Amino acid sequence: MPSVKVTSQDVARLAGVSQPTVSRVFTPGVKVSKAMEDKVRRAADELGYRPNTLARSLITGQSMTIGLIVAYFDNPFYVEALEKMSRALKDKGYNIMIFMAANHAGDVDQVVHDLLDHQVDGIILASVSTSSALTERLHEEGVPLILFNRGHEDKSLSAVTSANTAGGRKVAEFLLAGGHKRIAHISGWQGASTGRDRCAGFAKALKEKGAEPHAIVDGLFSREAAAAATRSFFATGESPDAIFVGNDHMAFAVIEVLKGELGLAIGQEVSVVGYDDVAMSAWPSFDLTTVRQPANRMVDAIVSQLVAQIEGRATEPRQIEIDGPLIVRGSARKPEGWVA
Amino acid sequence: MPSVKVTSQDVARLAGVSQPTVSRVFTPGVKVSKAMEDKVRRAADELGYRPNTLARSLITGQSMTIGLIVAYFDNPFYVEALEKMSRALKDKGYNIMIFMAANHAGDVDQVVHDLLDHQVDGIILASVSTSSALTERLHEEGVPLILFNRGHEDKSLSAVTSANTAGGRKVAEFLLAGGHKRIAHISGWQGASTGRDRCAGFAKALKEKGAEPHAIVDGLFSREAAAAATRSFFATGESPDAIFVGNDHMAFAVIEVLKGELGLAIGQEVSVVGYDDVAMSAWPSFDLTTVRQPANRMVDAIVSQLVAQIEGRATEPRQIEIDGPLIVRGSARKPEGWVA
DNA sequence: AATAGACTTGAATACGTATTCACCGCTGCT
DNA sequence: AGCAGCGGTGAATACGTATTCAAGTCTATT
Repeated sequence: MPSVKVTSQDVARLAGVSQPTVSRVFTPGVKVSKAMEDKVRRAADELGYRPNTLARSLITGQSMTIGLIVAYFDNPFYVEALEKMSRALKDKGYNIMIFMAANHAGDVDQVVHDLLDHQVDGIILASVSTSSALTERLHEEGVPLILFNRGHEDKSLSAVTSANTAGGRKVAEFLLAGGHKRIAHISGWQGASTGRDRCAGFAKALKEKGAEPHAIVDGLFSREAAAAATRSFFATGESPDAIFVGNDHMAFAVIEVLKGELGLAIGQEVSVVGYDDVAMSAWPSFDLTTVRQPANRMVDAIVSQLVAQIEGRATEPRQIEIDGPLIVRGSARKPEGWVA
Repeated sequence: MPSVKVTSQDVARLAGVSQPTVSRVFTPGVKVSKAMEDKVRRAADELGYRPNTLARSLITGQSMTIGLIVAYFDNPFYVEALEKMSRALKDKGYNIMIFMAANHAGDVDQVVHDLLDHQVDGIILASVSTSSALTERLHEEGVPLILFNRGHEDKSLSAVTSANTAGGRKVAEFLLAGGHKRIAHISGWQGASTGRDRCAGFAKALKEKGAEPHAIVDGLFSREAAAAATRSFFATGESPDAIFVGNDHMAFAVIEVLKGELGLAIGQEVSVVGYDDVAMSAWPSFDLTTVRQPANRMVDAIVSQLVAQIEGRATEPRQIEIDGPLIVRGSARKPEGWVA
């Protein structure tokens, strides 16, 4: 283990300048004469010097690191978002430290403390929520936290979501226009605003048109729960002619039960609509009609809001809702004369 | 921005002890008298003190951070692995800093340098490879790097893979035993050892049995390329009666083309075998026969090898191969009298 | 020609912690 | 009682960098 640590001191010695001069050369936005810069860079290259980020962070108070907390990656929407966030933040000079946390407040709070110990400049919570005791602490420390794809009753918290209520409404209107009479809903987890809002928008729109849901069951964002709910719908009494599922991930399980176990023709005998428009929704096996959550725009929004808060430009918290269109594919019967 | 940074100095002052004593209380494995410990902990709790990891790392030279570089998450196998790695490393006290890198040496090398600047204690390269100039530099710095799911001709590099050659062989033998006569292969990217080894094991086993591949096309680990290859197989001449696909992710696309576009009955008119056994392979829509890559054991192996190298216990690089069974499902015709 | 001023550079210091070393009091032995 | 030895604490220092401040050089202005 040779362990040849090259410091700015070493470079300074070789270049015949002082350590601060070396530091200045590697600090963007600081004036150094051309002659000095050349000497220093030459020496640095020769030694293979690169600034120690830890030492830099210690003194600047900026770690250029963002903590990302996520509960699970079963839902590919979060995978897609992670990938985009990573690239977007890197463009702005930030790196991501990632943590998996179980989705209960205790675990999340523990993880947030871990992140604070690492002096992260900001925190993104994806698919999890947190306690208000913690958000207060964060506010004191001046570390911004933003929720991704989750809302929060505490409006002092910034959050980026899609327009879930409007999305649920779109689905209801589309299915009603398609002439469906018994529309069931396998909702997203009711412990999450995302699940609640989609459900609420859907139910409200039905009511306004004088209809009411055939049935509503909490699918808990789980394939197994969604599959079980689907079976229960067809076990007794009148069966639904359409099912709105709280996200695509569950919708795939629903489709498999309908097609494989019950032998129903999707889009003809029964309609299915999802939410998210993950890449798989476009696969021929599923061909899922769904509400698009524009991951690109959501990520852009959360990154720019987070960076603005870090840099002190945005001091006010914001709740940002990104609207997404209904993507019509073959899994649900289209209304008469429907035009894309 | 109140920014109430509490330091060990503050705690020391309140507790009426020296700063080193505070440090000792928070450093595992250092002796402190019970009386001191109590005083310090009480003061620390009152102030809400938590040690600054950056400052600690600067002096110990241990950042307790692992850099993870990955090219893409299209293949869910890597998502699964990421999740498990995160949890496994956390159990050992390490955190993950994640980077996305394009899969060419230049980009990867750039990212590795970024990681070194952050003083990571170790680096995991998943689904990407690197230049030998870089590995030498890493060796000098004493930072271990391990490849995940990729081999490397340079045997001074540690790597964890599944037994790809043996896996390819298993598939060939299974398909031959099933009476298939025209076995085609859509390989994994031939620029990666994973793709090459599976292909080589497959081809070698065929040859030993006096058979030869119906056709071999590089699927580049891409759905589109795999779909195109499938179409080409059935466009002219004699069509294959079985296709071994280099990973599950591509196999799903192959199945969709065979079923949806060509109207073939999977498992009867044509057999498909994949590689990885990602969760989706068990979904009824695909029901894919495939070689399991045991993510759990692969992750356990890479984590323990990496930590051993970091702690200086394992100085020798190791190439670890984890064997995985063929998981027989419905996508390929089973040999006569096959027993699970 | 003299001086105000703009620019650069180096010396000193700070960031928050872990660790070395000297020192202290105490126990236990002869 | 005296001394070796041990466990525990504080003073000083180190980690590698960014930043403040004073001092220095050089240009431009009167």
